[in-house]
Amino acid sequence: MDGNGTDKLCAPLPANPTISDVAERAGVSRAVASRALSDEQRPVSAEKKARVLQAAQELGFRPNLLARSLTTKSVNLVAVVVNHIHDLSDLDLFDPLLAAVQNMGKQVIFIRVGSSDRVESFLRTGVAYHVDAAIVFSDFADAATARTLFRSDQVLMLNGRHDDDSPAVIPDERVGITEAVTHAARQGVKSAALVTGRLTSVLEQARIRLYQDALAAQGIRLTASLQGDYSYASGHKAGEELALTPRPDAIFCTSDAMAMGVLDRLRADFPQGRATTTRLYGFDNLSLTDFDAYPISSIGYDKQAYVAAVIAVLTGAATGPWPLTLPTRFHPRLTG
DNA sequence: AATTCAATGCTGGTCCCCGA
DNA sequence: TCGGGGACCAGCATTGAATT
Repeated sequence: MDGNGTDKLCAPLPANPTISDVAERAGVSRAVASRALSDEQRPVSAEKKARVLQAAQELGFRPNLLARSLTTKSVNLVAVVVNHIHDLSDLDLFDPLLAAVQNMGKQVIFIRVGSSDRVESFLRTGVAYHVDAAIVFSDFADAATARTLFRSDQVLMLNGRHDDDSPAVIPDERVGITEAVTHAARQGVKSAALVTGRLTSVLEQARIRLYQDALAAQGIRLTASLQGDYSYASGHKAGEELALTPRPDAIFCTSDAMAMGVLDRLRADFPQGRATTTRLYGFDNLSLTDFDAYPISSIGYDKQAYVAAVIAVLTGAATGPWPLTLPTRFHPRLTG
């Protein structure tokens, strides 16, 4: 050994070089190699820093992020927990959300809870990830449970099940729903059917109450309440049932996907998508509703503003009070 | 002999402490 | 100021000792 580690140059290059390999090749300790490779200013002589950088380049050294996380306590991972990914409104939201998280220098792991009836057990045994933060869309758990499962205080609750310790972002649906129902009343709507999502969802329960209150305030009679699961298929099934009965003046759906199913089943009532005897209202303001095939009046919030709020929570720019709320607005189209 | 429990090793990178 | 030694982190597997 000549002190510069030059006798190591003839050794075969390791397939997965570690900082120990770099240090050995450069003839320095692991600590010096770590400092030399750090972006921060740390006391290392210029000569040794140069040797370390050269050794790292020759070996093709890339830091092991999992190993680094042991001491930095940061794994650069953000968990996104969803029930399913078939919801079209999720598709509209997830792409900009993932892009924004990646712009933070982090990656996303998706955890699909699905229809597991023992969600906590499922996550405990199947999800052993430590993450910097978790974004919880799924209504599987309350905030305390989510914090325990992900061993993180950075649990952003978007499912309505937040507590005083958890940041949360919730769309304020009152304005949008009130605008939509008022719009219907001005068109002469006297009766309405409501097609809902899963009643176990806290957010869905609140949404239904807002519809009921708004309809009552406008003197609109609620003639039917059909339960779906936000999907196109469940909307189509609801349309099937509505086709068997005298049509109400308006059909309000708590997701655009369900409204699309209703529209396709009741196309005869909507020539070229335009309302005739019955009006149709969705929820989510999907990008699809801007297309000619599904010109559905809808209620929604600004997706970019929503993503910006989520990112503000993750970066610490938003500090509460929780929940942060985003306004929803009514977007009239041909069906209503 | 079977079971339980504690101690130890291992991974890779960072950081604190101390000596030069 | 610089550099080295070693603790530390989480979690799992293995080993050995102690207990039933």
